[in-house]
Amino acid sequence: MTTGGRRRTLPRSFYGGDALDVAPLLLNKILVRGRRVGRIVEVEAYRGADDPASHAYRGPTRRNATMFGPPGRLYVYFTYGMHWCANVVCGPEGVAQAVLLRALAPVSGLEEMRQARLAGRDGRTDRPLGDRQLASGPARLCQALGITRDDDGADLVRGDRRLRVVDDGIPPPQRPGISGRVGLSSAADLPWRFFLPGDPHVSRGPAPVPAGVAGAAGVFHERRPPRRR
DNA sequence: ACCGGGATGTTCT
DNA sequence: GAACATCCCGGTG
Repeated sequence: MTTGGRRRTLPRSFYGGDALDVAPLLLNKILVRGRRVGRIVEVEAYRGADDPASHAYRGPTRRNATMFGPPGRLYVYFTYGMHWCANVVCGPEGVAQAVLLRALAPVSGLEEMRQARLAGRDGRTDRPLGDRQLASGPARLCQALGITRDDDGADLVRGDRRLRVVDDGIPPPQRPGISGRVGLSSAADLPWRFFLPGDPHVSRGPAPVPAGVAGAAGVFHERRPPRRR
């Protein structure tokens, strides 16, 4: 059982490097939105001009403008006609890289999250929402925290819109889980998804990359046990 | 457990 | 006009 220590906002320098390096370091950091708080348990790296799956691959547009700005801001986009997803912008200004926030383990403000999630479902169902379904997925995460277009460009270092990423002293895993990114039609094989191995709040995803195919040596691969409910 | 389909609208070709 | 960094539901086994 791990207990967090004093919370300290991550400095802008944390985000200045390559998204592929920053992504695994974001694991076990804390995303704060007012009173709603969660531990980051799953992320994906997107590397702009070098990455066919990145929104920034073909250069700046109105939608991806935030990705080309300074690091440490939130890039929020709308997809599938109804969902928002949030990224943390990385790399120096002008270099469009980002880390998609794919899942949180809720820490506090769970009731607010539950309310936001149910409201977002347009009254479709009355089934109770378990803790594991609050923020396990990029769109669920945004729904739980109320992140929308209004939050695009929010500065996570200054705490714009009560959004912040903080460190509570729990380090990233020495051996993060790694796999291909979820839901892509190109570059889906690149092992740029990172997660806390075995954490029940990690979203469902593709089968882990077989050992030996993975790029980095010593990276931990794990077949997760079946999910309850 | 696994699979298939529908919802819904912005963005870019 | 097609694609989309998704989610939820209902079918089947």
